[in-house]
Amino acid sequence: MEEIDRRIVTLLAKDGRMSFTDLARETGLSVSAVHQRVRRLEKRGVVRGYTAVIDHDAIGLPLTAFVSIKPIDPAAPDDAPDRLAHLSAIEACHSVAGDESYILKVRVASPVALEDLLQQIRAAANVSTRTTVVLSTPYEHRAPEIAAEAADHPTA
Amino acid sequence: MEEIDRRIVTLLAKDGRMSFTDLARETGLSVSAVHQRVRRLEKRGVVRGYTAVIDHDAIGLPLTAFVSIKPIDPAAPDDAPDRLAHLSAIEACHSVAGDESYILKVRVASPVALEDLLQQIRAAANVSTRTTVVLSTPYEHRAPEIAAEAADHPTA
DNA sequence: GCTGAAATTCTCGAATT
DNA sequence: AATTCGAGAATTTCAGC
Repeated sequence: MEEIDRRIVTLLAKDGRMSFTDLARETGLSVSAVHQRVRRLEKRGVVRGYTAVIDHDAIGLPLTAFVSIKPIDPAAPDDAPDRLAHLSAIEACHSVAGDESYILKVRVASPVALEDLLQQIRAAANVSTRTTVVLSTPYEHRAPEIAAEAADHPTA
Repeated sequence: MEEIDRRIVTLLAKDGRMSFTDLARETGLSVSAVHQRVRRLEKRGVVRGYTAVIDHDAIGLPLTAFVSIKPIDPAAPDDAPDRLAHLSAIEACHSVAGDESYILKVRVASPVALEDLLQQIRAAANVSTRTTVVLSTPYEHRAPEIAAEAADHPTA
């Protein structure tokens, strides 16, 4: 990936609804050229999609927590992500190195809802849980700074 | 917030570039009515903005980690988020309950870059760090399911 | 891979109910 | 708060380089 693609990705990370006209102005390219590049970035999977950043307090999910899980039976096949996918309170699931096997990021309405969710997680995936409650979030979703060598070592 | 606003937020969370025309079709409202509602949701801060979902492997930041930090001097004023804000590798910073004070989500190019980042974090915020490396991410950025009572208890 | 232009579709405010 | 309508802007495709 070179300079202009990096610029485009950075701009779209900051404003996912930026128009092609504005992207063209910012990059010095024609609207058509930018359009073509964005479509190619989407097709290549560099840009996976677009999303609105939502205020979870405003939609009734003010409580965020990180839930680390560990299998009860370490010999059992590990399909925890599949078993948990139906729980919409789980925003993200990361497989991690260390004492536990996954870290889940969850959003719920209340402490009671969290308690209920934890029981569902334990039951669905046969795991023990360790929960860290988020008190506040100084920042989140910051746009990445893309290095110059990025596109030269294509991973996808 | 009522039914239609919830629907709009959910749709925009799934596709942040969905046109007003499509939103109108999905909600059964006129284009102008949807337009008006989206602008109001943005103004109220329910929709904070829009962003492209980026493949971090493709942009040269394939290594994700969670870094928990703890102050070396618990009596010192806690301004760690401010002291760390300049480090662009830090995507998110959450203040948490528990043994440690913050959990940072970071994206770097390599193990060496992570090592370097950890040193910068320790030096900038006078903290100790505990790092959990992400091996893979089964899912992330899933759209929230918005409860019916959400808008009736406005937090913002 | 870029440009410029044409055709289509979308945005967004004004007037109205 | 919704609707219709219209002007202006953006999107998208395509021929040509």
